[in-house]
Amino acid sequence: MTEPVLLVLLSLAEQPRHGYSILKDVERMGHGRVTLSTGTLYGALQRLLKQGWIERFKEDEAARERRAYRLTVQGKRVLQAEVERMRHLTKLASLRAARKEA
Amino acid sequence: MTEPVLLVLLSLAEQPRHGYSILKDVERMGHGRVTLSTGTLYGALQRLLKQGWIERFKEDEAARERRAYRLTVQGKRVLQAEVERMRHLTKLASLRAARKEA
DNA sequence: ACGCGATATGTCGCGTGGTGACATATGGAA
DNA sequence: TTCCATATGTCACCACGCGACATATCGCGT
Repeated sequence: MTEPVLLVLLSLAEQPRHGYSILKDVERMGHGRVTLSTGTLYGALQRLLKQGWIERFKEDEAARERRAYRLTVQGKRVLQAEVERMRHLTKLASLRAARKEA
Repeated sequence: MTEPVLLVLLSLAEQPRHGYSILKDVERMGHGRVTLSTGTLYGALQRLLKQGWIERFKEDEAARERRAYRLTVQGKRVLQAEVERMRHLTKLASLRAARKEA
């Protein structure tokens, strides 16, 4: 699981979104310091769909075609597991890296 | 910063090691569930040397050539910063992913 | 009426870097 | 003396992030 993919899942964990909305949400999450390029985003979305971690979400037939996505049950499970993994790794890293230098 | 690279730095943060030792240490860190392939390891070591995050460490002229490495000051700084980044991201991810499913 | 920036979705080529297979050599133990 | 752990490395393949480019609409200000 790469970081861009994690950020996409995290964005969809809050609520269903369409592509551009994910882009903006990730920017907010990273306080403007993080940006997903569209190449990264739409590539990731395609892979996530194929893996069954996200699915198309029928938004109320709005104006121009907005393809909204949401997490599947499997996607939620995967995300939970990944976050758990991160917690372990971060804890380990904190211990290991804390070797008396500023 | 990719995960394999992080694991290498974490391994060297504890003490200077040579390649094979890093491999074994990472396996211990991941409780046997994580393995670094030699391709990943030696590729990463070359890059880390070029970046100046690690350096060769003169071990007491042991038997067969063992190339020991240790973190440079810069490497330690980078690792600290990365761990800090992980802490933020993990915190964010924990909040976002905690949406009422098991 | 016009233009421009935000909204919105997508493609493509480049380069980085992880992966597994393969290669090779030595030390020590059964 | 055979075999496994120790030890270091290379190579081809592939996945994926990234930036540039392409395109279309909406709404607002002038």
